[in-house]
Amino acid sequence: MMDIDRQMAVIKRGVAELIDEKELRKKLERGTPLRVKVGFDPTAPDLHLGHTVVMHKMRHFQELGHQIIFLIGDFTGRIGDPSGRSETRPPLTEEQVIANAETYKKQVFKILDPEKTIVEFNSRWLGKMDASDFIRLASSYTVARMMERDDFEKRFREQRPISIHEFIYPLCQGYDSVALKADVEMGGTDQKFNLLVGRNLQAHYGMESQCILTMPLLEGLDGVRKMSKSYGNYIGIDEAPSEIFGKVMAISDDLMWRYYELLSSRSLEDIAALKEDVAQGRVHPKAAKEMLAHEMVSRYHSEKDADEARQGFNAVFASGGVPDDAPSHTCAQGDDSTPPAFLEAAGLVKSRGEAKRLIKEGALSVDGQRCDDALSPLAAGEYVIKLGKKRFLRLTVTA
RNA sequence: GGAGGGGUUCCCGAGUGGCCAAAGGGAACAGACUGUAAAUCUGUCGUCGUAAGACUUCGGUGGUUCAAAUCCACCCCCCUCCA
Repeated sequence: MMDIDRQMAVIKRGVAELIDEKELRKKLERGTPLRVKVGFDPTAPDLHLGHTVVMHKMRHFQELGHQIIFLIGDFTGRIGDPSGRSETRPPLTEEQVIANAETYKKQVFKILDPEKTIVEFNSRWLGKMDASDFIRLASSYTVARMMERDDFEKRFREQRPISIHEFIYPLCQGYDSVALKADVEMGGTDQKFNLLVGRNLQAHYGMESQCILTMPLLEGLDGVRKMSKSYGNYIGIDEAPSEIFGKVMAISDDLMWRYYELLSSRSLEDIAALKEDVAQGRVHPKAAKEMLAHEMVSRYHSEKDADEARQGFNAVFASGGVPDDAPSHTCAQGDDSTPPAFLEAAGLVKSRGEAKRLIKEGALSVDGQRCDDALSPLAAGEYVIKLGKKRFLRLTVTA
């Protein structure tokens, strides 16, 4: 095992908060692998890169030789975590929980080493508890302490409902740490309260308290708001290679370093060196971003897909080529072969008016030639149509 | 159960009888600049139409009016306060 300072450096990479650093050192000094617990609420099987930040940190621990416990909150999932929510979340059915848990497992092993990961379900112990066990658990915490939590306090102040079962959620999550004898627990910054409950409960149950580690929420493509499906600024890990590649290439240079820090498997030294090279002009920023895009595609698809995505990207955008997956469309010469007509028919635009506007703006090119004429039909033949930067069409006009 | 506030084009939000296809912002899209960057600037952003213009849209259904997103009636949905 690496020396403590080296380990601490790896562990602290990109974290938002670590409680408590001295305690963690002490745990590391014992020289035995730490039990690192990360819980997943099996609600959203649709993962994007934002979700993978914590998974990366798990991997870091794994590489340092520690024991990762991938905990699927199948029991707590049926309660519904109120974290970060301004409203009570509807509980999941058992079938949904199981299905989502499977998806999670499949996705998470694209990052983690399955051999070094223990998968647990918290229904194993929570499901066995009876009413009196729960009362005992509930007695370990007070309402006042529960109300310290930001969203509870806010909702209470605004006189919005808080169900009793929502108080149970953090207790259960905390009890998981007791049951698993966790040394470290991680989560997003929005999980801080729940993680602290675990810390307190362990002490309450007479064991050494876990250290907690929160990871920042990854900024989305706009570089401002957190990555989220509802903001539409995300990169889904199930997206096509060319999509992932293209989206990574579209982020700003500043944001690229953030992504490197939080998502790349490269060492911090490598990244710092790369950043220096870019700053000194030795490496073009576009090249640095390509490496990142390549790494992301390789991880979620394959190296081969990544190579192809990079090739396709450069062929299309740097050399003015046409992507292989461009749609094709056939129409008859005449009214149907006027640009607004075939653009609409092929689905490149929503209406003819839109097509005309774009043509007026100079967005249309036919076989590489800009075309301002929205009225004349194209003669019979085959054409490569380009509309704006991203829309392509292989058009066949029949006589 | 009682009182009040609100539902507007993708989103937020202005608009209280004609000058409203509807301010402003955001998102998006296009052009310029580039590294398909980002930022910036310019433009577009209901449908049809080359255009003039026509048509459809402001929770729903009816009504008043020459004319309604705006007024009236009923209905649906959301929110706040009181009990």
